[in-house]
Amino acid sequence: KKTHQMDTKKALKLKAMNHQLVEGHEFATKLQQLLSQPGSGHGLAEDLAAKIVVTFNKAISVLDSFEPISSSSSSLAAVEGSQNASCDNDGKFEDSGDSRKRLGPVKGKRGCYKRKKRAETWTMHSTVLDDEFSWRKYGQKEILNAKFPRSYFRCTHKFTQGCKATKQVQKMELEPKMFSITYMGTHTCNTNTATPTIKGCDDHQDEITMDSEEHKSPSLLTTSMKEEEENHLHHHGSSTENNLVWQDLVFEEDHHHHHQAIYVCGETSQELMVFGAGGDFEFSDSIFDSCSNLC
DNA sequence: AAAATTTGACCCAA
DNA sequence: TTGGGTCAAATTTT
Repeated sequence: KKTHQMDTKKALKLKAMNHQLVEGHEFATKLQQLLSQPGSGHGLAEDLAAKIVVTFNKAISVLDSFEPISSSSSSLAAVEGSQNASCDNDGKFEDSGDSRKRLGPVKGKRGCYKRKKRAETWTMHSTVLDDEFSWRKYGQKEILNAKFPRSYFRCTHKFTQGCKATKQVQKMELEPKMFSITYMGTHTCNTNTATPTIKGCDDHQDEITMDSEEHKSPSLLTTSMKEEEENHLHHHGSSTENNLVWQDLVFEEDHHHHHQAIYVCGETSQELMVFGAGGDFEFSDSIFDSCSNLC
């Protein structure tokens, strides 16, 4: 009984938190839209807005990964699973989404490759290509009826840490300054490996202030993208605490809000594609720890 | 030398 | 068969 009550309580808190995040996301998205209006030349602000949106997306998805089967409430649905024949072979390891192996004697069991587990998927539009994770490009494809190719990235730590997160990036036809970025799966890797920024709570000594624009591009770019990415300074330093600070800022102003996010949450199976994933994604508590530290 | 990218081949689902 | 996601050898970058 008691446990159940606790769970309920927890669930409520999670839900409240989720609500705040969703709201924050909407604000950030709105801001992003405003800033991307043709007239304004707020490159920096745009970048920041995009980062904020990304941050909210991630926070929401993390939270959703915790959400028990109860009402999902947030934008990320979930489950529906059922299928997934699971032809023995236990899985767990080794089934990280890519299992193609050519030369082999081939399919001993035909049906076994269909690992249609679903990973959380969300796509957003942004002028910014980098986020706090490190990615490795592993492919690029021309897409039918699309002007620009799509590039494929996987987490750098896929093999060292078994992180299953991937993302796809494609320049948008209209508004070529923007990219459509689809994230698939949440990171299970040690983020601090990728993001060396940590520190105490003194926060913002952001290198954001300096707007010299002679940065070399990161590495998330497509060949065709490279040509015209130049005006984007990207700085980094986004760390957990920074994100939290931003969240606070956003939460404080609490008035008018519209709903219409630029990003789209959904499941892979539908319009996008299927993506294999072994077990469920589980997240470290570090995020929550840092959260409780700061809040 | 190691790590990242490029790019055509390969493979699967529709 | 075709479109699109992934592999992996070659190549480039760090």
